[in-house]
Amino acid sequence: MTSIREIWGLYNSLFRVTRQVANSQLEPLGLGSAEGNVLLHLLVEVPQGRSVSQEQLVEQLDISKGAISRAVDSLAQKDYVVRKRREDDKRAYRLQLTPKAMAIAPELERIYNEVYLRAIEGVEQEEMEQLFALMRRIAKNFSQNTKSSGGEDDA
Amino acid sequence: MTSIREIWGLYNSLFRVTRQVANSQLEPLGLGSAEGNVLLHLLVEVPQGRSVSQEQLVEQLDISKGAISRAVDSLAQKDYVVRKRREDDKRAYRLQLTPKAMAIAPELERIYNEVYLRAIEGVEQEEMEQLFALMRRIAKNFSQNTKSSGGEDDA
DNA sequence: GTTGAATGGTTGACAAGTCAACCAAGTGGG
DNA sequence: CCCACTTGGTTGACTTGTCAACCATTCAAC
Repeated sequence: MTSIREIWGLYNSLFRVTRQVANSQLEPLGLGSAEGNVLLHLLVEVPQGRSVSQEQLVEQLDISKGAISRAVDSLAQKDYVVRKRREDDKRAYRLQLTPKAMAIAPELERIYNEVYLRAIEGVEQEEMEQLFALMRRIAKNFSQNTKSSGGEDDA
Repeated sequence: MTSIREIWGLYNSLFRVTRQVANSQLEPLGLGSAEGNVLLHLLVEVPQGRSVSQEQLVEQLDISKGAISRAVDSLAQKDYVVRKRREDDKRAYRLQLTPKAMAIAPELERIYNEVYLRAIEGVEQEEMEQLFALMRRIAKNFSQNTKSSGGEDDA
């Protein structure tokens, strides 16, 4: 049972609906989900006073250079981050959060948390862990270089 | 501890990577994933000689009118489906598969199956069922009309 | 029978991504 | 020192989706 198409379809529509919900929640802040994701990441992952480059965001968020560039761009336009050129490497930026960003931090976290809680209503913590593990496995299956070249192993 | 961001990030990147894999597999057929999804659905779900309207596709695939319109459009352009105006309701179409579509049917199914098998390598059937059930629950949580207005039920 | 709402589709403007081509700044031989 | 390669970031063209405004046809109600 549960054919490919059913799962695939469900996965896709869940993806879209979640994004839509996130989008509508973020709307009052004037942010879209792309910006929201980046901003939240910066808020949560980058310790006080530190800074990251876009390159690092690419890695950490697993999103293409281009997408990061544009997201940061609009975040900068909206005065949530500033791009300072790095002194020791003038190609790279040091992305820093503005006070405006700091100010909405709690609200942003609240929003994401709310969406999350709504999603997992009635779901056991343990089930979520399993789901998470499963998704990681699947992601790994895909990252395993296309051809099964031989005896790969894993952690 | 599997924060929201981790799960959300993983979910998103899994979504993208899967789409990319599908896209690259479909490329030789000259199809994108959007077209592929629609075409596969038509092939599998619509019995010989029957036809569907775009409206029905909207429901069955849970994708907006607009997206369906465009997908069908390019499918028609590529000669995989024909749109015949319905006699009894000239607004609606009867979408029918062309011989060209029939011809690639096995290949298309093979492709989707391959992607699927690659995804679930090393995953128990049972785990997939659980995942599926879980996703359905989450989808339901979201579809529950924003505010918990009272005692909604469903079929 | 005309008029007005519902229904099926199309289209334009936008969001969020991809990839590939590009520029500018660093880096490392020769 | 210079030239070629790498690396960080930007940009344009494209994909896949959304929503909202629109057109045409059908239906239903008066």
